[in-house]
Amino acid sequence: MQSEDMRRVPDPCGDSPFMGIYESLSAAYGPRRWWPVTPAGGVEPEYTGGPSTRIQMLEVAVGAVLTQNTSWKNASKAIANLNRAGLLNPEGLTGIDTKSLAGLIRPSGYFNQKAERIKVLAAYLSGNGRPDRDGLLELEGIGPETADSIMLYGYGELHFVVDAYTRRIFGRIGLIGGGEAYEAVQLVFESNIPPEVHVYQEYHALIVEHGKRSCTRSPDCGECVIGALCGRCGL
DNA sequence: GCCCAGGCTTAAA
DNA sequence: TTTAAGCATGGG
Repeated sequence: MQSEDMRRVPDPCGDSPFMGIYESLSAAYGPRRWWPVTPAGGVEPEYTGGPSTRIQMLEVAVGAVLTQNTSWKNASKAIANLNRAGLLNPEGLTGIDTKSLAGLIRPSGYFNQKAERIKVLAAYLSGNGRPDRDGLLELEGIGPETADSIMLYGYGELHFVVDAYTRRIFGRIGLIGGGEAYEAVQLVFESNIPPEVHVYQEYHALIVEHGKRSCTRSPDCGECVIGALCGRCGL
């Protein structure tokens, strides 16, 4: 099913600048290999290019909650703690009490909230059948970005992920207003880039990299690799 | 010490 | 329906 999505399709958006930006970011930063997961028998998540087991898919989902408004570095520490405790699996996460779980994920911040939400999420994902976006959105603490991250990176489904970096970067360029509803921004991207899981995954990861490296709160436009395309800095 | 980090929910205006 | 506060650790 996923290999169906990998075939080249004509750019549905003609001369829209979205794929040009993608190519520039890709050339500058290279493959991102997001989302990191823990190899079998390992402790730390590694950039191996995404999950390949059911346990690793669960790990992506848990990581998506842990990294909410939190650096990946801190989320990663929490994941390592769960691995060391042997709890990063359906039985482990649904079985542990909330207090103990909170203690283990402490480095990720908001640990009381996140512990509660991870248990509910693990229970949902442990059920029969494939998770879906709407099902995830009904869970406490799973909003649109988290749901889309889980579906795209965990389960290889075609949902473009919109985050604060996406709004900041493309708002500055002038391709979006910045204050639109989540789904409105998402629709802009999904109607301007080819419907391929790999492209969605890579594009979002490149946006994050760019947001961290140069399009920060106070941007370093001198180092910007897409400055020529940017309404703020390039012209 | 201050600011920020790959959100989300709830209460108040 | 929009805005603000609360959640919390760790790194620059």
